[in-house]
Amino acid sequence: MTESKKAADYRHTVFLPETGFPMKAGLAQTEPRLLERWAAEGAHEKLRALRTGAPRWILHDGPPYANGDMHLGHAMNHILKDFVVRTRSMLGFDSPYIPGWDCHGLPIEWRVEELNREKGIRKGDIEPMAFRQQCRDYAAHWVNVQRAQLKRLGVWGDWDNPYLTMDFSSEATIASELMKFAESGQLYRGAKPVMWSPVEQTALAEAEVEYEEITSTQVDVAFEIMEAPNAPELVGAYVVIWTTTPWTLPVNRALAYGEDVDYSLLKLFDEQMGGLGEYLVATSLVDAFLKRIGRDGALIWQGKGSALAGAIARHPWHPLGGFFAEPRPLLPGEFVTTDAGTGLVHMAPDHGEDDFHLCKAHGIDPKFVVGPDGTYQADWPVVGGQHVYKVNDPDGPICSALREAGALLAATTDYRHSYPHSWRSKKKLIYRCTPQWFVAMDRNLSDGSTLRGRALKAIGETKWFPSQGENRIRAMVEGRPDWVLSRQRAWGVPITLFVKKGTGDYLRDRQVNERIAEAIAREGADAWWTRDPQSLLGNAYDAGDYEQVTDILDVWFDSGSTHAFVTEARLHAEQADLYLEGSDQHRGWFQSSLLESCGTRGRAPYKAVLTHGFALDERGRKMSKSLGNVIDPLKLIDDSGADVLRLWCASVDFVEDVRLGKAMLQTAIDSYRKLRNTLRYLLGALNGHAQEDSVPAAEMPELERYILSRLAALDMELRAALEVHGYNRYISALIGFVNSDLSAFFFDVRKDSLYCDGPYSSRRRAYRTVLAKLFDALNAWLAPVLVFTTEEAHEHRHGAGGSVHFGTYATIPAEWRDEALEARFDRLRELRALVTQAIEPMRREKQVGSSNEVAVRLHLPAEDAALVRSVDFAEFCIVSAVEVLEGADEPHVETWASADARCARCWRHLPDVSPESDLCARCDEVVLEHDA
RNA sequence: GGGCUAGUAGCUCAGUUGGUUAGAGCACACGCUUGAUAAGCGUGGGGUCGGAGGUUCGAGUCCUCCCUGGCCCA
Repeated sequence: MTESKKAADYRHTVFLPETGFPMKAGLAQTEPRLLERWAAEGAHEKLRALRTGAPRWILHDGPPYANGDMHLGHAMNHILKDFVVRTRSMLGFDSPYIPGWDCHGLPIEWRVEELNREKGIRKGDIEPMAFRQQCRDYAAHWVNVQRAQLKRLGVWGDWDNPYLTMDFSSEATIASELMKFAESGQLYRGAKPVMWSPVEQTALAEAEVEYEEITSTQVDVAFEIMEAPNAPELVGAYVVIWTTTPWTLPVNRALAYGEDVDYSLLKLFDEQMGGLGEYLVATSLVDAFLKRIGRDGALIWQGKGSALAGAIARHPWHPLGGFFAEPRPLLPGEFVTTDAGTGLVHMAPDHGEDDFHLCKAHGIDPKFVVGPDGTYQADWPVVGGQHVYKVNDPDGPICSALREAGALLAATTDYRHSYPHSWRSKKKLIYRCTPQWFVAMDRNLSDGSTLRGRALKAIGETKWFPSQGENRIRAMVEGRPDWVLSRQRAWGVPITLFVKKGTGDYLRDRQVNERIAEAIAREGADAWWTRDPQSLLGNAYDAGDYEQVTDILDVWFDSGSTHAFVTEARLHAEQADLYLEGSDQHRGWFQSSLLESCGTRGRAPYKAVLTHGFALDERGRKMSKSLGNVIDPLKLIDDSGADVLRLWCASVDFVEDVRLGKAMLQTAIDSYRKLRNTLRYLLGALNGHAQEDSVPAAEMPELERYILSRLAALDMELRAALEVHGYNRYISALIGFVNSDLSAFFFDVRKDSLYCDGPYSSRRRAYRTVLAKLFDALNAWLAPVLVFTTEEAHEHRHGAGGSVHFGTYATIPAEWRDEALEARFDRLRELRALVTQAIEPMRREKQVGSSNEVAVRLHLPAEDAALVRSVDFAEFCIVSAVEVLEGADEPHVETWASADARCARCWRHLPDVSPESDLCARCDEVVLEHDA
């Protein structure tokens, strides 16, 4: 009792850590406060000014789509970008960040149309320019929402001046970039089958299509084989095709077979018509076929589809001459199946995707016979001027004409299948080829290269993180078709081309193009529609001779051009140092940017590309509403703080897909607490420490020099991690250092010195000198991750006004690294571990509590003995006394409870404790000074 | 179905060119401290390295197949 009373008496002479930096973070309040402070002080602008003139390092932001709230993927992407920008800034670079948004495109259009419908406004009721304004307003709304949400993450950037693809200046640049492609002759007008609604007279996107059950006419039609180089016995026989869209037969151009499909040639008879001839169908479909036509047949030949290679057939209507007299080649199609039909397919490149691609590969182009309203062109034989939906009956014009030609084997109106319909009008859709603008991948450019060649070369010149990304994008670029630029939509940048009537050539005139760009820069892309075309064409051309293209540019062209209006126009840099997006962007933005830049500049817009994986739930499944496993980053931030979310981002290997769940979040929270408490300890321990109390490194005890050496080693490791964007390596090295080297070793060992040594003793001053270095180094290292917490700590250490984010990483002199010293201390720590292990049984048996009550005898080999004697090993092990006996083969530890008295102030059991004061000699002296 | 990719302790990650009983931090259990205290320290348990074959004197590391995820296509 008396002892504890005395202990209380000395408590006020002990130098305990003291700080106002709270243990409990309260990030929900602290973070918004700091955001306000930064805004009020213009902190980001100040940083930009401070770095002016430093070497540039540019991350170019890929624009998220301005639609909907921020989700976890957005948050992760922007936090990672912030790591990149902030670490570069801490390395001393001038690293600006200009956030941007993708504002044009279909999803916004749909949503605005939907909102209009809710208000009873139909599509035809609204002027196109008014509709575009609605889209613009809608995008602007979401830009503002997302901006506020992203800023809350602590991301610093030019939020007041983000780039938007719908800015007039952006729209002008996008159009200019397109016209560069035009000027260099890389554009061409081709065709492509699209889902088309004859009712609405418009193309529909995939998501606007819904499927419904309908009943169609199914027909079996015979095409006579005229040539068959690999199976001459088939000449004169008939290929049988089956289709549920008879209306496409008047535009038939070819027939397709499966190379590996087995076919049978059947001899059919008819009582009225006599020997009907020989018919070829897939072997596995013979029975179904015979049942449809209601006849029997005798097998007279069997073979693989490959026997049909090079064969030529003719259209049943060949006597009409012209188009119908042209040969109908048999082509091998991978898409041919034997699920239904005859295993032989009629090809109308105008009206099917497979048809289009197979025919295109064999030089057969579409004919454009069916107009936007779904009617055949007026002069087309048999069906001219009629609507495609009204010619399909078994007694309609097509079947009648086929029957007359002896080619119709069966026709019934009983085929039920699901068929695409417009989600709006609910009417049936057709595939229809429409003219589209393309960028040619393989056209010879003036320098002898092709766009594909340039892109592949640029891929090789780019650094990809991870390296597999290179294979991924290379494979895609190697295999991709020409780039379809046109969209038959309203909200976007127009394809600003004038096409010469008659020839179809587009105008290539730099002066006209400049006028167009100027008009758009002033009035927005609307100018393309609102301006008098003649004013754009100038005096050299007559507007009457030209047709103005009204297609909208693919939004990927917009985002593919951002390097032109951000990296180049705003940052005056030729290339960005880095693009950083999800790995899905190998097909998206990385590629569109690459193609755009290679087409106009002959190189990539980036030096390096870094990709991250997707955020999945705790079990590794994708987040979806239906699974109910979606994590809302905004809610997470409100509960735990943005710094915790940021720490999670820094802890995971984001190159792969990352998981987030309760356990992972708790891990991040725990790590956060440890880091925060470490900063808090440093702040408390440094209370009252002044610069002039510092001790030069050379005069410090070895323990301090050891820690400085570890610090230097860590510095090298962290910088190496940053080189390869290894942020998880970075943070785990930091956490490991804090836990193992500092908290469990250095801080613990020096606790006695900090609390009990005289305030100006050299040992304590040396310790605090190192603590000051540690604080500045750690706080700076952590700053890119824990942006709020480190700022808060910085306030407590250096006062308000500045910012940890203005600074750079602490300069760690290379000479602090002392590998020989580290080796000695690493061994000492191993021996220390033997001591702590040896104490444990005494604790279990309640012989001692604190290790300070223990005395230790070490039996050691000579080398270890010398090592232990070179330091105050008792202090190292936080025990009362250490005795060393030399000569053992293996280290061995004896322990017993110390017989020495306990110092009432420092609680160590020491031989020099005075019975009068209950103090050891050191404490006696300190207390005297303290009281004086 | 194709291309790319991942699966190491409860969680996050290390594991160099195949080579001793697979490591770290956290979490967990037990204990100490009560002068960093909703903090700090110590000790300890915990892994058939997704599964099955194979190559090898030897495989988490190489090969084949399979399972379970992810991204992009068809």
